[in-house]
Amino acid sequence: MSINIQFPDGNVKQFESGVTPLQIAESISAGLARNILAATLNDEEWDIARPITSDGAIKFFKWEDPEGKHAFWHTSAHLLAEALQELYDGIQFGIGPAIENGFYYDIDPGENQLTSADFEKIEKKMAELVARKEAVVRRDISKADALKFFGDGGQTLKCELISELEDGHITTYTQGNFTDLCRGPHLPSTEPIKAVKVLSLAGAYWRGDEKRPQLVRVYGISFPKKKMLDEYLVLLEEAKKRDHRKIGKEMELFAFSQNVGAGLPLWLPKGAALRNRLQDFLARIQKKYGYQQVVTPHIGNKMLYVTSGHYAKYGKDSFQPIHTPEEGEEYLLKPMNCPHHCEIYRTSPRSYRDLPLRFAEFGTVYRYEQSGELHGLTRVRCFCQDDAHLFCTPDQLKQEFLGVMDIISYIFKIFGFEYEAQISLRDPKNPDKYVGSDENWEKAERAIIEACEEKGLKARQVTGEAAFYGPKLDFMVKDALGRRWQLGTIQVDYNLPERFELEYTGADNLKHRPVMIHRAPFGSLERFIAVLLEHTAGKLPLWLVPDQCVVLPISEKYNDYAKHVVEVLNENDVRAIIDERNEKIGKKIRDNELKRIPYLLIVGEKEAESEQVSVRKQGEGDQGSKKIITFAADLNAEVAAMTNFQGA
RNA sequence: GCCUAUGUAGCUCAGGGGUAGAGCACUUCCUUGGUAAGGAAGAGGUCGCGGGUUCAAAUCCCGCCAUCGGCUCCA
Repeated sequence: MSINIQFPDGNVKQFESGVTPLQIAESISAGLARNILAATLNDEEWDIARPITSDGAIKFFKWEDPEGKHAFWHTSAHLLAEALQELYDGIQFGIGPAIENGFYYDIDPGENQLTSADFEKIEKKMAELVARKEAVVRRDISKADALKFFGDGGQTLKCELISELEDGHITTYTQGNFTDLCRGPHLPSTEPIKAVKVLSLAGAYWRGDEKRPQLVRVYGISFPKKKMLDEYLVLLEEAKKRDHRKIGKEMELFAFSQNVGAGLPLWLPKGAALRNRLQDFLARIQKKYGYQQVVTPHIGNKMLYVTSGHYAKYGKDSFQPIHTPEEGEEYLLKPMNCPHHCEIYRTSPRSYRDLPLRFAEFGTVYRYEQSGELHGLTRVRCFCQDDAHLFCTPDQLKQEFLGVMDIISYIFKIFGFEYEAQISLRDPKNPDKYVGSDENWEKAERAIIEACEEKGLKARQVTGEAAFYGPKLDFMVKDALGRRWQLGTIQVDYNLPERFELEYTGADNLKHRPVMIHRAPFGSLERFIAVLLEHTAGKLPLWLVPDQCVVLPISEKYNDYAKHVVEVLNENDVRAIIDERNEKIGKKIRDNELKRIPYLLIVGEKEAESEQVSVRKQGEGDQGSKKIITFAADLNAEVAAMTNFQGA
């Protein structure tokens, strides 16, 4: 019997029933067969060694494709488990998937103590198993047989997984003495796994549930070539050098102090100035979009948050209320600005003619994040939101939402960030987590989805990620190590206006409820600066960088002239410093290049005679000499060109 | 909050039951130089904090704090 296989280009070829993707690849070219790692049949994941017995459309995936890497790393995870099984007695296996960079396996080590000192041993064992060239064999198995097999092996975690699976759809994969419950797909053997590195150990709750026991998660990565592993490890090292915590210290931007408290950043002079420049930049854009700046206190009466619903949701896990000495009132450090802004809305009666109203505030908020979650500037307990709340009529909602999207995309473009948009929806299975009527939720979710469609913005929809009061459109950016952080966010909210009983008078002279949009393009200045530092490796754009240039006198004889240069530059709005150490010019150049200062201005006898500076651009070398004021004018023109907002 | 690891000079790190080490940075002196490291001298530390064991603790033990990598959480 023969079957018809359709290729991605539309061509159809006939093969014997039972042919495998690998054999089909061989029929095309030896090169393809050598490189193929995974396949899909009618978009269903399909091992390349799994026979095909019906017509279908086939796709091949190589290492270059995410699907290919995925199969490679998934098989590597099984290899890791096989090695652990050989090395240690009484291990229970949880799950072991491929991830974005590599794979992990969750295990209950039983009596065994795993430490990083064991990594080498595990890697060796994995290499040894690869050398056995074991085939990875897929088997269909009945639920009863699976329960018996894994039960006899003492694998109670696996039995728990099996008990939730549907009989008739259960498969196992076996290589050597190791058999795993698994859906696949896998490589036909572990042989292509030529280079393996066990990277780290971590605790991880079984099934992601903090009430269940904690397993040991072993992370690793593998490659088809040793050289690729070496390159990856170099890349990892490079990425660590871009860590904002390291750069922030080097550039004297921010610091932490145990005496102040965990997660409470101290902004040093250069960092504070950087923040202010970012704020000014955004405030200028927002002004053009009709925003008005407001300022509100850092604390608010507890009742404000009872009204908003935040207290019921987060009260126990927050910084606890501040008690007044006499009246017995309770105040909370504000964890968000929305209730304050709602009260600003309520300060006067509003007409539909007043809307939309856009209140913006660089608002400092305080959240008691779990101690284990704190991370540099990306997760802190005190941060500054570039917040705004837009109050509008239901008709204006889409227009306002699109306007916010314009601001965010403009900002991300200016900084050259690549972002992933994510529509965060509620989880309909978990209604207790949310407040507000179904009708309002649906309206809000629809508004976001439509806005994305209108803008042609590709956004991933994720259920269960919404805020408790409304859905969000989040903009995620990766840090140096590939961790995703939410920066910009836009949230449609029908609930708070109801809770605060916000109203406006319509053209019909009746009272109506406004719709509210929460939005923060940076998300928080802290997190944004962290990601910015990692993206630029600390080489900030000229308009933001703390010191735009440094004047380097050739010798101490020209220190006075160098001071004069700094004065002229400062008078012309250029941020200039001086390096008047008694060092040779080569040394000064080296040190200041390493400090990531964009321009080095070298001055000696020649320059002093002619009111000039010799310009050296960071990373690019000598640019020739020019008059001080010419340099200042050129630099300012460069800055203006970078930040000249023309509207999105 | 949970699981692992770590905490020694401003920074990067070595050491380790018997009076604390290096490189860089810093200060002073010599040198006064033209586009990525000139030389010499000096200063700088309650070895995260608190208990315990010991003749003796930075070192061993316990607790706490902070930090790394994850998990959970993230208004």
